[in-house]
Formats: sequence, C-alpha cells, structure tokens
Amino acid sequence: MRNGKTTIHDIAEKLQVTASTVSRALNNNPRISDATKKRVQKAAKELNYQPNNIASALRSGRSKLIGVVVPTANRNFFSSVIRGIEEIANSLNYKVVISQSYDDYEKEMQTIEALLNVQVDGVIASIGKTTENVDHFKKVIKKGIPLVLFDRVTNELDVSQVVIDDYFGAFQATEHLIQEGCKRIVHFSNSQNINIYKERKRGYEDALLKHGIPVDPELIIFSKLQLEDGRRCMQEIIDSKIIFDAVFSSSDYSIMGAMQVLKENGYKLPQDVKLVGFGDEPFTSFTEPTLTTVNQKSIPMGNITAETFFEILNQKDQSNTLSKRTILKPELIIRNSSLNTQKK
Amino acid sequence: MRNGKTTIHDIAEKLQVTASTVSRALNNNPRISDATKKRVQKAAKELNYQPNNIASALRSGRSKLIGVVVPTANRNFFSSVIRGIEEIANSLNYKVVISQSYDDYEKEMQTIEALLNVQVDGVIASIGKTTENVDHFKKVIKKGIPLVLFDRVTNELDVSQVVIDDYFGAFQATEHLIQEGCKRIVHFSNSQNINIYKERKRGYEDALLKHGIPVDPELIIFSKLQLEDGRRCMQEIIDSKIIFDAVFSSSDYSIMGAMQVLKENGYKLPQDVKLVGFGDEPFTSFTEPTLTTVNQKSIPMGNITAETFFEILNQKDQSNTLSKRTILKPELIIRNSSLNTQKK
DNA sequence: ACAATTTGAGCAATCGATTGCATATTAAAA
DNA sequence: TTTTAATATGCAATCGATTGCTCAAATTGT
Repeated sequence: MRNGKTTIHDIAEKLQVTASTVSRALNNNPRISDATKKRVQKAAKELNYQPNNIASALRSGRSKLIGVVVPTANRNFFSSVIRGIEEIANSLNYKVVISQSYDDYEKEMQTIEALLNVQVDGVIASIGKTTENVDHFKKVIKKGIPLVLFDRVTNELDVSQVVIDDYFGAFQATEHLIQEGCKRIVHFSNSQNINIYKERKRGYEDALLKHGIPVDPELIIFSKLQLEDGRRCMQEIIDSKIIFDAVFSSSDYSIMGAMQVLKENGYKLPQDVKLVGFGDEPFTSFTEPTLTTVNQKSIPMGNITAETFFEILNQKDQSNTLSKRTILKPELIIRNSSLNTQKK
Repeated sequence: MRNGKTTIHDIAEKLQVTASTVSRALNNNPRISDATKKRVQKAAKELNYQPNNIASALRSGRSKLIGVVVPTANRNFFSSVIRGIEEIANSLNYKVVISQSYDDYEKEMQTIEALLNVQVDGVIASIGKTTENVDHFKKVIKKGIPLVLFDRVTNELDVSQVVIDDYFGAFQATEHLIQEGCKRIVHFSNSQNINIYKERKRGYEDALLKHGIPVDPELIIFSKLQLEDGRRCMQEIIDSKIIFDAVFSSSDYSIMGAMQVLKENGYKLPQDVKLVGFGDEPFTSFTEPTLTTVNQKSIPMGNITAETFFEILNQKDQSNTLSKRTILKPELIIRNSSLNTQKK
C-alpha cells in the first residue's frame, strides 16, 4: 500500500486470504462464497481500493477502452454520436478514446495505429472523406478486435455498420419541396465515391421521378459541400441563368453558403427559392429564414453502434463473427426555408 | 511471438542478448553501445515489433495518456483547443483521451474518476459551468499527477492555467462599439461566479468609463447565455422600453437569439442596433448581417496548454511544481453587425 | 605489466491482477 | 461409514517491459 495505492494484496493480507481470492471475489467469480465476497467488498471499500486497470489489462488482455475515430468532433452530428456511444460504454464500465482524423487519410491511419498501440479493445469509426484505401482498418480486423463503422462506411470491409437511410432522408426532403410546389430543384452533392452522397442523390432523383419531374443533370452540382463551395456553386447557377426554384443540399454548410449568396443577389426566401439542408446542425435554427433540414438521429445512432460493438465483443469468444447492418430512419425537420406558409 | 505479437523477448532471442538489453536499446539508454542499438532497431523492424504500452505502463507507471476534460467537444472553441493539445501531445508520443462533462457537475466528477482509473499521466481540463466544488480536481493533484486548466479556470486550485485575456477582449469589443458611435450598450453576462464572465463584464465597464460613458446596471443582463436566453433577454429589454443602440454579449449563442428577436421586432441591423458576440463560432460568419465577435485563439491555447502540461510532467521528477498562468490576447473579428460602413 | 576505471550487458525482481491447476473442506450419495 | 462429488480457496505462473544491481571485458593510467 505504499504510495497510497491499495492493491488486492493489501486486501488479501487484511483478510488473511490470497490475492487470487480477492481478485475472484471482486470479479464476482462463482467459485467464491458469498460470505467471502461480502468481506472482500467491505475491506475494499474500507481501504479505498481502486483497481489498477493497467495491470488488469496486461494480464487479461482487455483494456476496457474503445477507440472512436471521427472526422471531427466539432460537428453536432459526430459529437452527438459520440455521446450516444459513451452512454452505453460507460454503463458497461468502458472508456471511450476519441480520435479525430480531420478528414485526412494520413491522420486517419496514424490515429488507428495509435489506438491499436494503446491497446483498445475495439474500434468504432466513421471514415474520412479523403480515405480511399481501407487497409488500416483491415489491420484492426486482423488484430482480431471488433470494428464497427457508422455513417461513413465502406463496402470493402465485411464489418458491422450502422447508417441512416440517406436515400429515404433525401427522398423525403425532395418530396417535401415538390409538395411545396417546386419543380426545378437544384441538388448539391459530393463525390459519388462516398456512399452517403450517392444515396442521397439517388433519393433526390427517385423523388423527382415519382412525381413525374425529369432529372436534369444541369441541376446537380458536385463539390466538397463546405460553406464556400455552397457560395460558389450557387453563384455559378445564378450566373448561368439556369431556372430553379429550390435547392436541396447534402450538407447544411453548403446550403448556408447558398442562402447567403441568394440573399446577396436579392432573392426573397423562401418565396423565390426554397431550401433544404441535411444534418440538422444547430445553426440551422439560427438562420433567417430558419432552415429545413434532415436530422440524422445521432444519439440513437451512437447507442446502437455501441450496442452492436458490445455484441461482437461478447460473441468474440465463440468467434462466430457475423456482421450486421443497421439502418436508421432520419427525420425531416421542417422549418421556414421550405414553406409557403411560414410558421413562427 | 505466439499470437502474432512480437515482444522484446523475441528480439532478444533472435539477437542472442537479453530482454533488458533490448529494452534499453529501444529506449536509447546510454549504457548500450550504438552497435547494439542499431542491431536491435533493425531486428525490431524486421519482426514488426510493436511495443506493448500496457506492460510498459504497468512497470514504469507512465501510461502516455493525457485526459482532457471539456464541457463539450461540440463547440468550435473546445474542439480547436483539443486539436491544439493533440498536435503537441502526439508529437511527443502521447495520446489524448477526450472526456465531455456536458457542463454537468456530477458527470465531471465521474469523468475525472474514470480518467484516473485508466491511469492517465495527467489531466487537462476546462471546468463546467455548474461546477461549484473542485474537490475532484484536488484528487488529481493529490495523486501527484499534473493538472492544467484552460479557459474556464478557478482560483481555488494552485495549478497552472492558460486563459485568454477576457478583460481585454471585452474591452476591445466595447471600445469598438463606442467608436462606431454607440452610447447605450447592453451587455449579456452569465453568473459572476464564473471568472471569464466576470472579467468580460469588467472589460465592458472599463471601456465605457474610459470614454466617459456611465455604466448603467439596467443594461447588464444575466442569463445562461444560450440562444433562448438571448431571445428572452432581448425581448424583455425591448418591452421595457429601455433605450439602447448596441448589444455586446459574452456568448455568440445568446447574441444570435438577440439578433433573431431584433429582426422579428423590425429593427434594422446594424443601423438601429449594433451587435458583438464572443467566441467566433463558425455560424457567426453565416448570419445576416455577419457577426462581429471575439476570437479566443483556440489552437494556440491548446498548444500552450499542452506545452505547459509537459513542462510540469518533466519537472515532476524534481518535484518543484511551480504553477504559472499564461494569458493569451484574443482578437476582435470585425464583421458587419457592428459597422456603419458595411464590408462585403 | 598491473591496478583503476569505464563501458556494455546480463540477472532477476517487479509492476498488480488474472487464471489453470491443485488441494482442502464439506455435503451428498451409496 | 466410506466413497463421490461439489464447493471454496490457495499456489504459482503469467502478461511484457523496466530497472537496480552485479559482473565481465575493454580501456586508461602509472
């Protein structure tokens, strides 16, 4: 107990049993009698015993750490997913190590490497935008530890995934615009290598087709979907004199840029042009007009992702790893930017 | 090497030396000859050796993990500070464990407990808004590991801190409004128990006094500074017929609320009322008009916080812990919400 | 050429908890 | 009462790396 740290040996000595017994008692091993367990727990409390997780991790091979890799925590969606993951993980006495890849392929690899280095028991990740090669994730799998992907996933890996139904979200959003009378709906999309953007575009197209509106490639604009991209694309459309009456963007950020440019060019919103974004970032309720957008159910997604993770972790012992895919329904949040009849 | 994991023993065997020698060679111990070091490094690479940090941590007592506690990562300021911390930490081969307290006292205590449990080598924290008691931080100090606070600090603890000069930021912001011709400047503040808000209020007051404008308590409104609070407070002021020509808020969120309410009440911005926020959240450049605000130098703050942390960690051995306080100058970002002459 | 140093590396204990196997005690079955 | 089977605990190795101490070889000084 020198250094103020109580170990199982101190408890063992006090109770005149062995450390093995103490360890088993604390881990609720059925081979230990209830009476002994009670005594051990009491002594542990008295001596203010704090288990040494590192020693435990070394011997047992379980660090009780989960590595979570996100492009950036500084996004409402990701930080909420993390919160959802933490809720579950903490309740099971696991800690979450958050790593940010900053959407950078190099950094993402390093970060995975670093997580494996600190010996996480598994990894939960959302793939960065610039990541084309997924070998670093294969490394995780090869190590035999669980890997679960959420939102930004890939088909190249046979792992469990939790995603939202991007197709459905985009379909709903587009249909909503159509119902508000729009016929020439611009769509902002990103590289079609990224699944979520491909799906959203598909939802957009199918909604148009369902209502007998032709898909006009001229109206579909690709970019990185940042604020600046939205500004630039919007300006180009305006300059090109293309006729349009709405914009549905795959990102709240780029629709913000579009909104700014439209206002600067004297358009009245939402009368002249209706807007719908994607992501339900907090600022979407600050804008003028407030922005209709798609909520991605981030906290439930975090919960489910963590639950999936622990299922795999626990069945790991039987080594029958089946990978499942969970799809959540997003929710269209209707605000003023898409409505003819404004609500307060 | 069973299980695919190379250990120092495998290297030792291959090279016909002992594990001690390998360990020392890898740690660049001067007692090992350069020739041996080279051989060991080569063998390590060949065998794809990955050090077992857990074993190392157990023996050496150093986990190479830093616990970072923030109210929420979902804020530009905090996520940027984290990025700044990571830059330094990663370069020194340390990993950062991010924990969110969600501004909740209970959660903050648990989170500190959990970090100590995973045996972080130290803690970097920003204190939650609802935290009045700091005993959990004392626990960190008592454990003898470094603690550095940033931004939301306390005087009750004798630890190193990195803060911005809130007084200066507020002073500048207020003076800027005065120079733009404002004389009746409303100030939104939070509980004066929280240092940063106290300092900002002081800066606001001193700027007024410097320019011969009396401080009118009627113009200083206290709230939690969320969007809704901003809306409510602004509406109250309008209803009370108090005369005012500007608002300087200690938070970008509440100034957003104020902006909305002002617009809803038919005020022309910035002609009728000029606005300045604090924090430089990303959405401040999306608003209409774009919002003047105070940038808190988050990445440098993260860098400096980490550097301070490592200074303490390294001098720890000599156990002469001196605590220093670093103060960064914030920067006023002037946008349209406070200007008579708009810029594009 | 021999003692005194310096240099390089090995030995073995250690960090704290876990766990397979052995053993003692007690209860149930024959 | 003796055998069998649970039940409860102990023993000792182990996880992988680190480190104080010891010792042999090489170098230097006289």
